[in-house]
Amino acid sequence: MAGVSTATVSRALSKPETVAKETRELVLEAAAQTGYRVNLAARNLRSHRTGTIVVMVPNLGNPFFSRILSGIESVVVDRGLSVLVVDTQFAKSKMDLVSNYIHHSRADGFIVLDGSLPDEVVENLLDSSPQRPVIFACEWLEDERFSFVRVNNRRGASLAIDHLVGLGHSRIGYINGPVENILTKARFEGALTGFNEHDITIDAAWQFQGDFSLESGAVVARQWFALEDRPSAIFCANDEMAFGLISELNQNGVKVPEDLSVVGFDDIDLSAHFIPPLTTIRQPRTELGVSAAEMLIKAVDDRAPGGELQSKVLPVELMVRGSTAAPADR
Amino acid sequence: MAGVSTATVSRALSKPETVAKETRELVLEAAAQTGYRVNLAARNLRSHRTGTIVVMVPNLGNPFFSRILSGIESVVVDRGLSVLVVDTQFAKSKMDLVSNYIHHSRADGFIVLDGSLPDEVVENLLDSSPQRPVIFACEWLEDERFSFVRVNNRRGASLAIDHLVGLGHSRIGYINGPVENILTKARFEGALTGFNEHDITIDAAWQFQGDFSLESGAVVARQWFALEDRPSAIFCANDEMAFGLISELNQNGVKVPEDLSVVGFDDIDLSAHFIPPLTTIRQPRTELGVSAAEMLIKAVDDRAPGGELQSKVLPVELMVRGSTAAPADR
DNA sequence: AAATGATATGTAATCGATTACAAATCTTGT
DNA sequence: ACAAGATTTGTAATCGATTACATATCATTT
Repeated sequence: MAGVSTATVSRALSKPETVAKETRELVLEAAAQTGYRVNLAARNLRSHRTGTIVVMVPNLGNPFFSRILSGIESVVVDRGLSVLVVDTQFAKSKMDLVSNYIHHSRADGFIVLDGSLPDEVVENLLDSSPQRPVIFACEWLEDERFSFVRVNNRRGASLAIDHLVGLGHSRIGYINGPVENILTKARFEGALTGFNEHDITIDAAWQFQGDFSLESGAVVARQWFALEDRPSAIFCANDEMAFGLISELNQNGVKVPEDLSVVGFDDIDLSAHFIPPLTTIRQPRTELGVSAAEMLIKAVDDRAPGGELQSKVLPVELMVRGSTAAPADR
Repeated sequence: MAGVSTATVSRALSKPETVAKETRELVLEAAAQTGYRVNLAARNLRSHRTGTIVVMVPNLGNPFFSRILSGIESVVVDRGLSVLVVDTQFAKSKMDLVSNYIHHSRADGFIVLDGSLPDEVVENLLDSSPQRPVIFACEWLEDERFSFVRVNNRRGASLAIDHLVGLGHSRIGYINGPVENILTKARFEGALTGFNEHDITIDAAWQFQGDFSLESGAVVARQWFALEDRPSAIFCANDEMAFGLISELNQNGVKVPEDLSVVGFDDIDLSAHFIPPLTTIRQPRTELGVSAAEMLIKAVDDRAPGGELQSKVLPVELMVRGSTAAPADR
């Protein structure tokens, strides 16, 4: 219709600068007239690219990830790429993840928000051919072979402890996240550092085991209640557990921060609007997503055979709100 | 390697039943040996299917949608399909992007969670060729040309009013969602029905305008505060606004439910753990996602040329918790 | 005006599977 | 033992773009 060859049409559409202005306009005009759309399957087949990145999320139901996803999406959309979201929890088996997403030429790269992938899957991420860049975001692996972006979890936790000690607390408890989770470990280490710096020892009875869920926070509330000797403050490895804790305590007449100070971690949207507003460590979630996406796109563009590893650690910030106060006199 | 033709290999892999058992085993064996993986781009190109469904979400950052997504994903993964998530918020400025998803042979079908798509996009959904099935979930269009799954929003709202009236309230306020939003309209109508049934008229000063966000709930709290004549109960068109409202009131010494009863809508995870636990209308979010996915898969399989429209309205449930009580004597 | 290089376009191979159709083989009934 | 039908396999066309390479056109320099 434009009176040119298919090759010229292809170039006019995907590499406009290689075609004379006049011809280009003819082609674009004809394309608009006919409502032509490229067939992506054909393009992908021939060009060995997919225009898609895969994001592996441990649990889509958790609002914590939604902001990160939206950060990723905001960057990726600008580049004309699209995002395939996989909830690793639903992948029938881990094998499913491997074959379906990693090997099946589905993605130009991966962003992984799940630091607990089985070794088998991790190996496949590295072995897939052709190798696709992988960025771990938020959670990460101890493995040195991956790029990552995360916040300074240790520092966040020690900031929290500093804050509590600054208020006069010396009897401080801690709610852990799920065992084996890398965030759990880093935050606990940070808390320990904080304790050490202030010459505080933490009573084993004051280390509670949670799993990042609201419910587990509520369970800890009951455990705290049952203690004879209670800490005057508790640092929670994430905000949701703090909510569960505070809410359950409240049901039983225990007031935060009068009777117990509570610090969280993450600063999710609701934290500022909880009752009381939650003192917490702010993790810039949107930026985590944005950075991860930018790193990935850079890696995809460079496509150096080996590929340089990138890493980025974003700062955390202590948000002092209403859930912490000086300890009551005893 | 298996000593058969490519056609047989293809059949052994994608339609195993059409191949003799022995041959099939030979092929599978060889495939396993060589680590063969189908190239999806090639398959899609030839078979005119993509194995992908696109979900259009108004705002990925909103935790309300995460459960729905996870419901969708759980179904879709079982069918060996994958989910492409598009945040329409980012694409809206560039509607062509959204149209790209629609036309670019990217998906076998669509689930749309956004009832406020511009007409242009809606037309594209219908006109795309080949036509792909579309299911609206949660939000919907007044347009009769689409399948949908949603809850009984009207009934939910009137249940909420019934509950408040049952407690003895007759001075009831209402916080609307964003104007033009279909949920806003349906819930408001339901509330009006409730009012009518109990011969209550709602004061215009008690109709507040929100936008489903925490912040807008907080704004309403200040407006409520400024009123001379205040309602004794407020029904919020969603839970987040209720949180914002209660939290801001609390900062100013107003207690819920003693000074004001509050009912929300949605029953998101946090509602049961808020302070006080929020009385709300439960919307089965995971099921909404599951139903939407099932309806879509059915439509994709049938692929009747016209395609019968499907619709489903799920029930809501009143969850009575701590944010409502009988009005204080005045 | 011819030579050189830069720019623009066309021809045809190619990506890797699926599938219509034909051909070969096997079953079954008579 | 043979025809008819069912089952299995193979041949080769095909999906719709991209791109290596060849060729044509144009601008610039000497």
